[in-house]
Amino acid sequence: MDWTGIVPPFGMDPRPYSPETFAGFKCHTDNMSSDTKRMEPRHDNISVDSFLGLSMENMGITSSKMDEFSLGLDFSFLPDDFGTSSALDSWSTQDGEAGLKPEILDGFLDEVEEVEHIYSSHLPETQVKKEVSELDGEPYGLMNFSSESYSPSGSIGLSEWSKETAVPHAESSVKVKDEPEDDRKPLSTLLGSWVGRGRSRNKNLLNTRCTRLDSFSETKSCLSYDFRPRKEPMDDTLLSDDPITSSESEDDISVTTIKSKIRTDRRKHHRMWTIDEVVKLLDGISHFGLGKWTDIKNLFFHSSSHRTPVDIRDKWRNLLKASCSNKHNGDEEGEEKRRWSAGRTIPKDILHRVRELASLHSKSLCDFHGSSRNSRKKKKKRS
DNA sequence: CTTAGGG
DNA sequence: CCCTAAG
Repeated sequence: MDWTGIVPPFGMDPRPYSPETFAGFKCHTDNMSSDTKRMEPRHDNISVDSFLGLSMENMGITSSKMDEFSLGLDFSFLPDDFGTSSALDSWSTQDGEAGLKPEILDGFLDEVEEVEHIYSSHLPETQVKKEVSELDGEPYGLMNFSSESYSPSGSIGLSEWSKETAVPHAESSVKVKDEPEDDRKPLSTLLGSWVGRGRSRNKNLLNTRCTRLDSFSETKSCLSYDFRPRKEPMDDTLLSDDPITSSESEDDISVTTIKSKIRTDRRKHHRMWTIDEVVKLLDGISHFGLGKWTDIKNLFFHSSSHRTPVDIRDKWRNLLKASCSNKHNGDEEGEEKRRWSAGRTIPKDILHRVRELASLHSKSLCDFHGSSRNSRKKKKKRS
């Protein structure tokens, strides 16, 4: 397949990219607040290839083959080779913050809101951070930044967590976690997750394009990503040189490979629900009523590009379960329970609110736990 | 597309 | 979180 001079490969935008365009990417989020129906992050519509085109065009590389394409990107982000590329160098100087460079890819790989967190973590001014926090009503600032709370034992408290995630971003070159070589998370994984979000159905193409980025993931701080061991074992064919992805054209990609790839990469990063998010959820329920999760999402989770209505609904379901189970056992549990409550446990007042809302909407799911006396259902219809 | 349920 | 069936 020869792309030379005919069509921009893979829908790559032929227009020249400017740093302003790149930086302006963040601004879309703010304008999006009026757009209630399209809450998906704007960059969901930006193809990875468009982004890749940035570095390639600046480097004057005409990609005729997929291999060169990938190599170009790989090369462009290696710190060692960085100086040799003058074009890219000038681009970064315009940006004014060399440390920002690796993080930019992060931003494209993750949600818009997280990009804002990244920016705020790098900019000296706390203004941006404040804006971001206010935008989402997020009291924890960087807390939501990390998509994964690394807690193998599942017992990391909120404060510890934010500390752990905030530090490494000061030094982007520091390798915080020395993972085994075989356990490193390839960038394709992230791209897969990223592309898998939203309504984009073209993830097949995107996925197969980006597997060559794996080596890049070694050089960057990987803490921002999914360093928690995945529940599903990674497919080995995805990690190393997959002939399908590297050399062969996309015409012959077997469906099974794609399917397994998607299946492996699809799962969203687990994001811990912050207390504030739970509060917003409860506010939304009390505002709209149960079942109006799209409304709740649009009104209370504007800036949270994740947290789909389904996610919110699921969270409510879990909250309900928690509130019920919490009601039954007394406060005898002692230290273990206290330690639990020190972490990400839902505060009691919130649980009370959950139960209030639950009873208000007659969602007494605790009934099957034994309390059958409250059998009558008063279905409350919001108007 | 939005919800509800189950996994 | 993900997937799917229903509306």
